[in-house]
Amino acid sequence: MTTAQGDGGRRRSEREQLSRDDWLDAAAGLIVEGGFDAVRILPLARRLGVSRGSFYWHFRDHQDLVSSFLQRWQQRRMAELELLTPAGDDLRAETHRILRLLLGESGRSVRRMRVELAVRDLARRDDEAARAVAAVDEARIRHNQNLLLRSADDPEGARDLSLLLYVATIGAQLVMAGPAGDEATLARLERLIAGLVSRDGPAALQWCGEEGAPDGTEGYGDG
Amino acid sequence: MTTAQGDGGRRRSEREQLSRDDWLDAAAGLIVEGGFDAVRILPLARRLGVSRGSFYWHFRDHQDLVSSFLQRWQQRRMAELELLTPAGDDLRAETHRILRLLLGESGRSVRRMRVELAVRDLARRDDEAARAVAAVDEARIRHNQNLLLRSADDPEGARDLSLLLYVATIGAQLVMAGPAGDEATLARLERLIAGLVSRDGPAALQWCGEEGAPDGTEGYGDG
DNA sequence: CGGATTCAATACACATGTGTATGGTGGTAA
DNA sequence: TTACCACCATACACATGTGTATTGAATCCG
Repeated sequence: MTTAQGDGGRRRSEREQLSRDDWLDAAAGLIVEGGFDAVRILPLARRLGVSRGSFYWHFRDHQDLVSSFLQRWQQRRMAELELLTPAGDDLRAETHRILRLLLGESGRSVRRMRVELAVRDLARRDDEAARAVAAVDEARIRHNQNLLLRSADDPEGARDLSLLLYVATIGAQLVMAGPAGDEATLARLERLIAGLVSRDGPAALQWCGEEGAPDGTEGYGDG
Repeated sequence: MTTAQGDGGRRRSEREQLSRDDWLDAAAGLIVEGGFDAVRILPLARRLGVSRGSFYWHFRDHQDLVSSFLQRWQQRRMAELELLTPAGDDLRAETHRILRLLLGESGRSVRRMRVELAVRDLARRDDEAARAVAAVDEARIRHNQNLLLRSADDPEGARDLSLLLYVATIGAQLVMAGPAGDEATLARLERLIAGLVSRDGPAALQWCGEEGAPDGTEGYGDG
C-alpha cells in the first residue's frame, strides 16, 4: 500500500486528496440536476469543498472536464453492453435484461437516465458528444440485432425490429422522465415492448409501405 | 387598415417596431441552436438589431420571456392537434399525418423538433415546462387513442398501442436528431411504426407478461 | 402645436464565470 | 535538513450576464 498502486480504487473518503474521477462524479451530479450547462467550475469546487485552484490542477480547462466526462461515459456504456449476454440464455430473459438496462431498473438509475438524456442534449450542439452518442447508439442497436438474429436469420428484419425497439425504449425514457411519467406506465411500456419482440420475433413487420396521403398539416412554425 | 386590427399579422419587416412575438421568434432561434440556456438577453437583442433596453420594455424579466415562450408553445401544439382529423377519413391516412407531424415532415421542421426536445429538456428542471410537456403529451396520446378506438372498441388496448406509438415517435425524434440519424432511417422508422399500427390495429398486444429473469446488470454508476 | 405614449439607447451597479499567476502546506526522498 | 513535488488557496484581470434608472426619439391624439 506504500508503493505504486495504479491509483485505481481510492474514494474520496480514504484519501483527502481529490482525484480526477472525483471531479467527474461531482460533475455528474450537476449534470443530473441541470444538464451540461450547469457544469461550472465554482459550484463544482464548492460541492467538493475545495476552491477553483484545485480544479485547474486536475484539468486543463472547462472543455477538458467535459471531454473527459464524455469519454468515460462512452467507455462505460460500451462496457456494460459487453457485460450483457454472459452465456447464451434464452431470448426472453435477455430482452428483459436489455429493457431493464435501457429503461431503468424500476425507479433506480434515474440518475443514469438523466445523464444520458443530458449527453444526448449536448450532442445536438457539440461534435464530441455527438460522436459518443452515435457510437453508443450504433453499438446498442447492433447488440439487439445480433440477439434477434439468434432466433431467425433475417438481418433486414432484425435490424428494423431492433431499431424500433431501441427508439421505443429511448422515447419511453424521455417521455417518462417528466412528472407525467409514472412508474406504472413505464412498467406497462416495458411489457408492451417485450411483447412486441417476443411475439413478432425478428421475422415480422410485413407492413404495407406506400407513401400517399397528402397532409394538410402546416400549423405554425416552431416555438 | 388604419383602425384597430388585432395586431395579429405584422412581421418585423413591415413595421420597424418590435413586437413581443418577434422576440419570441428570435428566442426560438437561440433555443434551436443551443437550448434554453442559450436564451440570454444580450445575444437576443443583438440578433434583433436592438439593445437590451428594448427587451425590458416588452418583458418584465428573463423568466417572463421563458414563460411566454412555453405558453405559446403549448397553445400551438394543442392547436395543431385540433387541426388534425378534419373529417373522418381512414385510419391509414390519419396515421400517416400524425407520424408526419410528430416525426417531422421529411427533413423540414427540424426546427420544430429541436424546439420540442429543448422544451422537454427544460421540463426536467422547470415546473412550468414540465406542466406544458405533460399537457401536450397527454393530449397527443389521447388523440391517438381516440383514433385507434374508431377501428375497434378496446380502450385498454388502444391506450397501450397509442402510448407505444407515441414513445416510439418521440424516441425516433431524439435518436435521429444526431448525426447518426440519417433521413433514410427515419423514413424507414416511419413505415415501421405505421405498419405496427395498421397491422396490429388497436386489438393487439396479447403479449405474455411475467417478471422473472434476475438481471446481473449493475455496471457502473451514471456518468 | 403640445403633451402623452411607445419603443429604444445608454449608463450604472452588481453578480457570476473563466483562466492564470503566485503563494502556501504536507508528505517524500536524497 | 533540505529540496522537491503534489495538491490546494488566494488574488488578479477580464468577460459576460441581469436588472434598473434615465434619457431620447418617434408617433399618436386632442
